[in-house]
Amino acid sequence: MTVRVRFAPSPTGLPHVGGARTALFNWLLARSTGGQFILRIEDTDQARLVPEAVGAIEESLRWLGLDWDEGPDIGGPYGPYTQSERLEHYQTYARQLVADDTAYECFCSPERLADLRTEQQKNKQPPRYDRNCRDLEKRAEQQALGGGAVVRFKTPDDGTTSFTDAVRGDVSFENSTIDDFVILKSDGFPTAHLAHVTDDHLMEISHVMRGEEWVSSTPRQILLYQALGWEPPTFVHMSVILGPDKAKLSKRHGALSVLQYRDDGYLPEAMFNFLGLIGWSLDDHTVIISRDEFVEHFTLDRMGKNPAVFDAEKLTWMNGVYLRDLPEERLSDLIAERLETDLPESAPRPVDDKTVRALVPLVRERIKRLDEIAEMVEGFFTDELPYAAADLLGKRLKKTPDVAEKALRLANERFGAIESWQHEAIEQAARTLAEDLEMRPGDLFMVLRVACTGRAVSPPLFESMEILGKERCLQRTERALLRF
RNA sequence: GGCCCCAUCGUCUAGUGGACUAGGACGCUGGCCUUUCAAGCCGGAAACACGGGAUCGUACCCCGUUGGGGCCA
Repeated sequence: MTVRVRFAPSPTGLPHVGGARTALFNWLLARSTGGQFILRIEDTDQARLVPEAVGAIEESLRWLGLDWDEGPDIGGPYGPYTQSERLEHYQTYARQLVADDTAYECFCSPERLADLRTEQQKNKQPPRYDRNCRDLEKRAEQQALGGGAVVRFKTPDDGTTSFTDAVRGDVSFENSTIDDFVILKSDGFPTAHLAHVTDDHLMEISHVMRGEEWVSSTPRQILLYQALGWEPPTFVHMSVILGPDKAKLSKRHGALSVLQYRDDGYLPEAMFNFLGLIGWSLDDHTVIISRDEFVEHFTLDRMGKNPAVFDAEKLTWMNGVYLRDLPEERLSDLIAERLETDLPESAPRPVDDKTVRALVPLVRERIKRLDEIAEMVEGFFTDELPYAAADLLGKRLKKTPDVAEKALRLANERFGAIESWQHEAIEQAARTLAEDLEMRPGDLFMVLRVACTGRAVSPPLFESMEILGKERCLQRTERALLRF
């Protein structure tokens, strides 16, 4: 049997990392078995639709490199892949269930249902539908009051419904705890239960791999499969991702949309690696795994079942690993692109490509996220260096500004005499000067660093000065002298 | 509240009865390197939730408790 899996998000907002992980594992299962990965949009909850969401979902998946074999944009043999375009299917099967007497129409008004619920709460009973409309007379009574019909499933009174989850093993529920749930709403739209089940069956989905939050609706779906005479797929419920407060990840946990991570300067390969290790492991030590290795080694039996906290710090570390590992060419491109938008206005555009390329080897060990880069290298692209005069002295020269001033003046003179502006020569001159002045080299270097780069934290000083060029360095040291 | 799931360092995890004085990684921390910041290298602290069984023996099996999470409202 060939594996067919689907990622079936509701377009209700920006896709966040939890959904991305669900998509990722579905994709992995498909790719590791030579199966198909399908994208299906579950837009039956019309009230919560967000128009841009479908585009954002597709963009997120593409960014992560999760390509789909069938989907709303590319079609496929089992289309359409958007539930709102499949309403007749759901209606057909709902009608069939009613005809089979495994479902029935219900005319109870929202008011009656609300009263029922408060009554049950008052009596500390579990809130559930009282099956009023299973009774023909009572149903007619309600119908007479006017109001649209929903279709409810006729849940068996006793027995248990169970399934074998690929990661959790056997799970079972007493039917008596399941109420007569709605399968078709009065507007003709299906509920998630019906839509899920009919689509998964019609699309020949072999594995339903989704978040743990679906476990409790699984028995209802299985009941539906049975009533419809269909073979249920294999269910795979993976643990949910939690926020640092251990509650299920949601908007209030901050920047969690996948596209936000992209914009913050994370690499898709790092995100992929990180997400793929939440709830799955290769062995007892592997942490950095390429996409290909994931595909090669992925198996369902190595999925864990405990909920996992999303550790943003670890992701950031991992991003640094991938950033450092990038081919120089690609890193340069990424950095150039980034600087184009992030550098202050005083930096001329387009950003000078030669400078960018020269800088890359100096900064690649120093960044964990692409969005850190602009601040770090600002001084290479603009002459507006907003440092405070006190920064020039660093910690150690605070009480002896005259020493710093003298050193800077002499440095300026000696640098002016350097013929070939290479970092070795500059360093040589600087070290000799420090010796002559009986200064600690580090103290001198800090004065020079701030004067030339405008920051107390910078890439290696002499390489930086080489890239800046002799003219600019002399100008900057002169300007710094004016600040004493 | 009812139902379901889960339980190893702060976090992600390895571990499927003896190889465990419990391994790796992030983070934290001490040191080395060093012109700043990083990166790198070496070291350290840090966990089997608790209580009962079953077993010659259990982090690993069973039961209970506790805790956390999910779903339903």
